[in-house]
Amino acid sequence: MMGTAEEVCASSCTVDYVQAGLRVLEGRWKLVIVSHLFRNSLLRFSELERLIPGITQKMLIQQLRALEADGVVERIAHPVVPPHVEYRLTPDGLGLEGALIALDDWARTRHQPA
Amino acid sequence: MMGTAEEVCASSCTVDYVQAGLRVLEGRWKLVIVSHLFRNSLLRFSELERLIPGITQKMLIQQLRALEADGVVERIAHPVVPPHVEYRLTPDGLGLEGALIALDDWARTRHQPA
DNA sequence: CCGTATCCTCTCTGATACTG
DNA sequence: CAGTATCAGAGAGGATACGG
Repeated sequence: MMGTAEEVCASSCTVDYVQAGLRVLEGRWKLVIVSHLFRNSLLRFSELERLIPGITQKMLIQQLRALEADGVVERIAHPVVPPHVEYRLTPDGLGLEGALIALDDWARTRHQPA
Repeated sequence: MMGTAEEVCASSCTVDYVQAGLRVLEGRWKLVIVSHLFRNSLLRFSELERLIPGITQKMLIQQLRALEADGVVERIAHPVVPPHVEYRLTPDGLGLEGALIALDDWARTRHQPA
C-alpha cells in the first residue's frame, strides 16, 4: 500500500519519503526563503525580494508557489489596493526544523572534524 | 552573487551548510544508491546496477563519482582481471543517517496526520 | 566487468518587459 | 505591490554504442 519502493535505509527510513522531503527544499532558493520565514515568521513579497539579493520576481513567486503547493508555506492575501500579500510557514513547514538542523550538523561537522 | 550567507534558520542553522547537505543527496539516484549501501555495506558496481532498476551505467557511475567526491562513498578497486570494484559508505557517509531519519519523519508524518 | 563517448531532450534558471 | 508573459542559455538526465 505504501509507495513503489521498499528501499530502506539503515533502520526504517523509506527512500520515497526522504526523497519527497528533499524535493521540497531542492533548488537554489527554497531553503533561503524558508530560512527567512523561520526568522521573521511573516513577510511580504517585497520584503522577501529585498531580503534575497539576486532573486528575480519570477523565481521568487515560482518557488513560493511550489512551497505553498507542498504545504510548507502559506500565502495570505489582504484584499486591498494596492495589494498586500504575506507569507509564513505553516505548522507543517515549522516541522522542518529538525531535518534542517540534522543536515546542518552533518555538513558542519565534516568541515570541522574536531 | 551567492552571498557567503549568514542566513540562519530558527536556532543556529546556516543556510550554506544545509544547502551543502541537500546538494550531496540531490537528484534522482543518489539517495537510492546510498540506501542500498546502508543496507548492504559493500556492493559491486554490477550489484548496484541490478539492485536499481532503470538506472543506466552512465548515471550510476556519475552519481557514484559525485558521492565519492563528496566523501560519502568509497570506491575500492581490486586490481584483477576482469575488474572487481566495490563501493561502500565512508564513516562520514554513515553520519547521514540522522538527517535521513529526520527528513523521513517529517515527510512521513505529514501524510499520516493521525 | 566496469566503465567512456556521443548525442539528444527536458527542466531549471534567469533577463527583460509588461499588467491588475 | 505583487505578480505574468516570453524568450533564451546551461546543465541535469537519459538512450545507445563502444573500449580496456
